[in-house]
Amino acid sequence: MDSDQGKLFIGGVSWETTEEKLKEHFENYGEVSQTLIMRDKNTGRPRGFAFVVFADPSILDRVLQDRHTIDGRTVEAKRALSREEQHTTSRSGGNSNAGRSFTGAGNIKTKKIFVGGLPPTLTEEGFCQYFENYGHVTDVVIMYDQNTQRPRGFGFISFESEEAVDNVLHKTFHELNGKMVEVKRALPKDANPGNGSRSAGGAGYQGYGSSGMNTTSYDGGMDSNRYMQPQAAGGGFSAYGSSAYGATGYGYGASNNGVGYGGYGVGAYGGANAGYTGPAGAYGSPNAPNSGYVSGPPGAPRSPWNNQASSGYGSAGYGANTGYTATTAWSGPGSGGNISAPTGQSPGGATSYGNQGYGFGGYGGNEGPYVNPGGYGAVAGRGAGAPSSNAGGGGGGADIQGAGSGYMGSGYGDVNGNAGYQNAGWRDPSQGGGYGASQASGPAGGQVGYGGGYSGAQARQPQQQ
DNA sequence: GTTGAGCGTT
Repeated sequence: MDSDQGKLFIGGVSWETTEEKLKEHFENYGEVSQTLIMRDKNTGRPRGFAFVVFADPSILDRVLQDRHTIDGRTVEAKRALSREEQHTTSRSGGNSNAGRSFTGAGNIKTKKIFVGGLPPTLTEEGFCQYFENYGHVTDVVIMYDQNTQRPRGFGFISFESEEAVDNVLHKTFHELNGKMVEVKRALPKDANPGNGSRSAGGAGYQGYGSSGMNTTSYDGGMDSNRYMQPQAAGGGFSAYGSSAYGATGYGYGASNNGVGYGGYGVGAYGGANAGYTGPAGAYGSPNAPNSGYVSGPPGAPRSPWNNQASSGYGSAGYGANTGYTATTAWSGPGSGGNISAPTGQSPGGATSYGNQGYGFGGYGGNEGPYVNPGGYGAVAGRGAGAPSSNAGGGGGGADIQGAGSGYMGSGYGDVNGNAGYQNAGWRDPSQGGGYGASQASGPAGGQVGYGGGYSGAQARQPQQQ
């Protein structure tokens, strides 16, 4: 939504006012990159409002201070809400722009771009030539009306690499043959992701993939997107993986002080989509406010809401996983930086069971030094093993505060539900905590949820040696 | 007359 940064909504516009007139008026403040008068689709009559986009968003402040009279009407200029915000209007009163920047839907990865505003004269060749500057184009489509054969003004372009897509999307508007076109990630028309690209990796990205899981569940629930991205980027696995397994995923958040709570369940893909439901609770622990991850310096102000979001779980849940072994769960963006971790770990040893994904974030609360933020991480199933190895993920977050560690791994259960377990295997003194987590998991298709609770109380003692 | 349009084909 970068383009929305410099975008103004203009209400109360006279029916006589044209785009040119608007532009003329607003150019007194700075370069206007686009003006748009909204009209009724059928009648063509102006609806009385318009949008104006300034090339430099910082100009808005000044524009907003003045009164504007155009064609004899005093119009009202406000910052434009993103389309998303619009649907969600309601609370949070007035201020217009608080949360922009995350755009919810639409972030799902696809290597296809929707291009709107194409000039009718544009040929597929010209279209393609322009975008090839960004990377290898695998497919180009300009849409025409089936009956009249007239260009419909939009088309699609597919790239071979994500990078190319990202580069293109870096700007919402592109100048193609002298006209402006708008690019967006193509909507998943339907799940037919697959084929095109050969690499498995690629496939992984498409969230919506198979099984109907609905992405919305998380989209809606939180701003997961934001977190997902990095992940995907790095790793390769898809967040939501498409696949099927029915497995479980859950996550929970642990915390120290006792709180435990269970997380929420998530239904993994299997069925239910409950989605995350609950994130809130989950992490929510009262003390959590500073939990480890969440980026930013400790202590920095952040709203509770944010916290939750970030926390781990996020994504985690879904984490995907692969059959056995490994999992990627991973945790969210820890502050520590490593989000990476995910990758799987070795099958080797362990055993694995099938389970998977989860993630959770544990964290500690705030208590000072001890705290252990971290949490979690990834875990793979593994038998006994060395957790350490995977700790990575978790660790990350943790470090920031010193405590360290996170994570663990443990194995857990199997798909069949047996949960329980704690597994002990691991535990590193430094971390303290063990916990057993638990989770039961349901049989595969089910949903599962939950959580683990537990507390780690001990977590805080690590330093006592 | 006050918050947007367009999303597919083989």
